[in-house]
Amino acid sequence: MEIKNIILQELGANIREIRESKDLSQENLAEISNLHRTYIGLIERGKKNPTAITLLRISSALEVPVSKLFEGIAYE
Amino acid sequence: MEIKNIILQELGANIREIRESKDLSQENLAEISNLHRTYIGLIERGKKNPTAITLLRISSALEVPVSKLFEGIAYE
DNA sequence: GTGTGACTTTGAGTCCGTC
DNA sequence: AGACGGACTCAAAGTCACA
Repeated sequence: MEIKNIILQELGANIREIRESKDLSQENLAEISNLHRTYIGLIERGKKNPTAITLLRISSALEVPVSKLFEGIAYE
Repeated sequence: MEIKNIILQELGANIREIRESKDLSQENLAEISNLHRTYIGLIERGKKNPTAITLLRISSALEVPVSKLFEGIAYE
């Protein structure tokens, strides 16, 4: 599934961009969202396919709507 | 995790609402989104926590942006 | 402060069926 | 057409040590 990896990389890039715009480190975000530091890294690099709940935890920690994480991403 | 179940139920209710507004059966949606028939049912009843890719497949099949699936849902 | 490989446990997602 | 169950596979969740 090539398309899947591309999407996850875009999703991760969006998350990283938002995180950096808030001047947060991966460690900071991990704390706020109650996720593990390394797991945040995996998501940002598109190595993981996070679930709805995980996405909501991240968007809540970043104080943005979930839709912001998916900005510019379409399945096809 | 009580909060988690509530969120998944809301997410599922949103999906069901959109699906019915398009006059699709769960089977129709399953076909279009390339997901299993029973799995769509589980998601709509809030029994499953779909991944980012799955959410994109559903939103694509329903021809709505992902944000529509999360309408009215906040983590806390 | 982040990347990565390895690891265990849990749950996503499929497939069979019945009501 | 949909709810629900059991059994199954493989990936997500979550953590760690080390670069």
